[in-house]
Amino acid sequence: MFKEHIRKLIEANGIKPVIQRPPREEMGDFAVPLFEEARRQGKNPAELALYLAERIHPNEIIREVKAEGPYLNIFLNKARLAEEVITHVLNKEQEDKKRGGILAVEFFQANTHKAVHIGHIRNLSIGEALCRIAERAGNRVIRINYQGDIGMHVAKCLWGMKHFNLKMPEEGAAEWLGGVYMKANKFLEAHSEFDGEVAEINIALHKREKEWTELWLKTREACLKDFSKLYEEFDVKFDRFYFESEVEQEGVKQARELEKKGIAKRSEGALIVDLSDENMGVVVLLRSDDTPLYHAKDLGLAKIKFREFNPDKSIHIVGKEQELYFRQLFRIFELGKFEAAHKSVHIPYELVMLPEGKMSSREGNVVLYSHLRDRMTSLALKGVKERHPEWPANKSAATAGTIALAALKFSMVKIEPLRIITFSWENALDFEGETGPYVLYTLARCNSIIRKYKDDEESVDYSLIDKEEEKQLLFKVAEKEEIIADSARTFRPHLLARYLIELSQMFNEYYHKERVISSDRGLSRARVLLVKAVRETIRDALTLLNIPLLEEM
RNA sequence: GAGCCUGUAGCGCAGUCUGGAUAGCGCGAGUGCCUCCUAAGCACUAGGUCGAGGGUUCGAAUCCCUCCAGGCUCGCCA
Repeated sequence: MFKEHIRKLIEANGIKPVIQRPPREEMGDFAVPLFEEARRQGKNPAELALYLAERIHPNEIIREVKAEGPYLNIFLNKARLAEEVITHVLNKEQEDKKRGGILAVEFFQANTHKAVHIGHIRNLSIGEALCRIAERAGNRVIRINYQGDIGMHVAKCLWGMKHFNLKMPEEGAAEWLGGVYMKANKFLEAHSEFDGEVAEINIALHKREKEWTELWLKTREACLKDFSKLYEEFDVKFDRFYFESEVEQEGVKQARELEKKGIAKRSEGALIVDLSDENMGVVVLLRSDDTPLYHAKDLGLAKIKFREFNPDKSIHIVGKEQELYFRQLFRIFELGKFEAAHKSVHIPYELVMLPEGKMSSREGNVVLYSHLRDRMTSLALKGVKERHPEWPANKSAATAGTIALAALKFSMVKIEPLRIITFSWENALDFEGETGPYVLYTLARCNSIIRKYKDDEESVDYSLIDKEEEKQLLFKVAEKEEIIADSARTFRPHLLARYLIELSQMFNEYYHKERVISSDRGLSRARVLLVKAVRETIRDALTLLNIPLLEEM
C-alpha cells in the first residue's frame, strides 16, 4: 500500500522506479536504486537521487526523502504507518483482487492398496496450501483426487491375499493391504513362475470378472475409508474423486481415436505415440493385450475432467520424477487437439527420502504417516503435561494432536518444493526454532497478552507506536498480501511459511524487549492493537497453509 | 549417452525467477536471561573460497558458458 504511493510520486517525475526495502533500518523504510534510470538518461545516479530528493516533498505519509549516493531513501511517518496497517488488518480489508479463473487442482493421488507414507503427506500439504493460496488470489479451485485403484499393484496385492491365505482386518485396512502388497512383491521378485497368475488377475479386474472383482471392491472400499479419515484429520475436502478404474474405458477410447487420426500407431503389438523426434521418447498408450497404461488413462481423465468442470487451468501436483511423463502427456493433448492442451500445468515437487535412499512402498522401507503422527503426538503430549499439569486430559490430548499436526504440515510446506527432503526422526521430533509449534507458540503468546488486557476505552493514539521494532513489525504485517501473491504466482507455499517464521521471530524479539501491558494505559491500548494485528496476520497465514490454529499452549 | 533438478556456516535451509548497499535464519556448540504480559522463548559469541573456472555488468549467490559432484527420468510400472 505504501509502495504504490511512492511509486506514483516518483512516476510523476517521469521515472519508473524499482522500490525495495533497504538492508539496514537506518537507511530508511523504502529505497529506490537509480543506477539503471541514470544510465538510461546518461546521468550520474547520485545526481539523479539528489534531484529527486528535492522534487519529492514530505506529505502525511512520507516524513523524509533523502539521497544517499545512488539511492533515494524514503522515510515514512510512523503514526500514519501504524494506523494504516493496523486498521487495514483488523477490519480485514481485502485489496481489490482481479477475478481469477477456474482451477482444477489435482493432488494427493495416492493409490489404494498401499499405506500412506510421509511422501504422500508432502503432496497433501503442498497441494492443499496451494489450493487455499490460489483461492485467496481470486481463483475458484476444484480439488481433484485421482487415485490408482486398479492395476498391477492391486493385482499383486490380491494375489498375495489368496496365495498366502490372508484375511483383511477391520481396522487399518490400508496399511495392512500395503503390507500384503509389499510381501507379495518381494515374493514375486524371487518367484517369476507366478507372474502369469498376477497378469491374469490384472486382466480379470479390467474385465470386471466376478471372481476377482468382489475382493477388489471390498479391499478398495476399506482403503478409501481409511483415506477419508486422513482427509478429515488433515482438513482437506476434495470436490471430486476420480479413479483409474473409472477413466480407463474413456482412456482406451481416446487412445483408439489417436490411432485413427494417425497420431498413435502399433509397434511390437503395443499402441504407441512416437515423440522421439521431439526428444521425448516413445509413449506406450496400450499394452500388447490392449489394457491401458497411465498416459491413456490420463487422456480419458482429461476428457472427463474438462467435460465436467471446463477449467481455465488444469494443475497437476505430482513428483518431479514424472516431469517427462507430463511433457509427453501435454504434447499428446496438443497433437490430439484436446481441450486440456495449453491449459495443463505440472507443478513438480521433490521426494521425501530416507538417509539411506529412496522410500519405496514396494520395498517397504517407508516412514508411515500414522507412525510418525503418533510419535509426534506423544512427544507433544509430554510437553503439554509438563507445562500445564492442571489441564484436563482431553484438553492436553487435543492440544498435543494439534501441535503434532502443525509441526508435520509446517515441516512439509516450509521447504522449497524442488528440494529433496531427507527425513530424520531427530528433525521431525524437534519443536523448536523454525517449526510449526514455534509459530503456534507465538500465536498463543499474542492471545495471552490480549486476554490479560482489560480496558473499555475506544480512542487510540497511534503515534505512541513509535519504536523501531514496532515499525519493522508493521512493515512485516503489511507485507503479507505481497507474499501471498508471490506464493500463488510461483506455486511455492514455502514463501508464506518463511514469512510466518520471520514475523514470529520479530514479534518474539519485540515481546522480550518491550512490555505491551504496563501502567501507561494509552500506550498499552495502542500496543495491544499492534499485537492484535500480528495475531490476525499469523492466524490468516497459518490458515492459508492449512495449519491448525492453537490459541493456547 | 540425453534431459531436468540440486550444490550457500559442522548439520538443516532462506535468498536465485525480478542482479544492488556489510550474504541471512534454524539446529548443534559456548555464555547469559524466568520475584516481570507463556523459557516450545530471548540476547550475545564462535562458525562462509555462496561446488570450480571463465564471461557479461558500474555492481553477480542471483544472468550466460564450460566443467565437477549428487539426485531423478528416458518402451509396455504408476
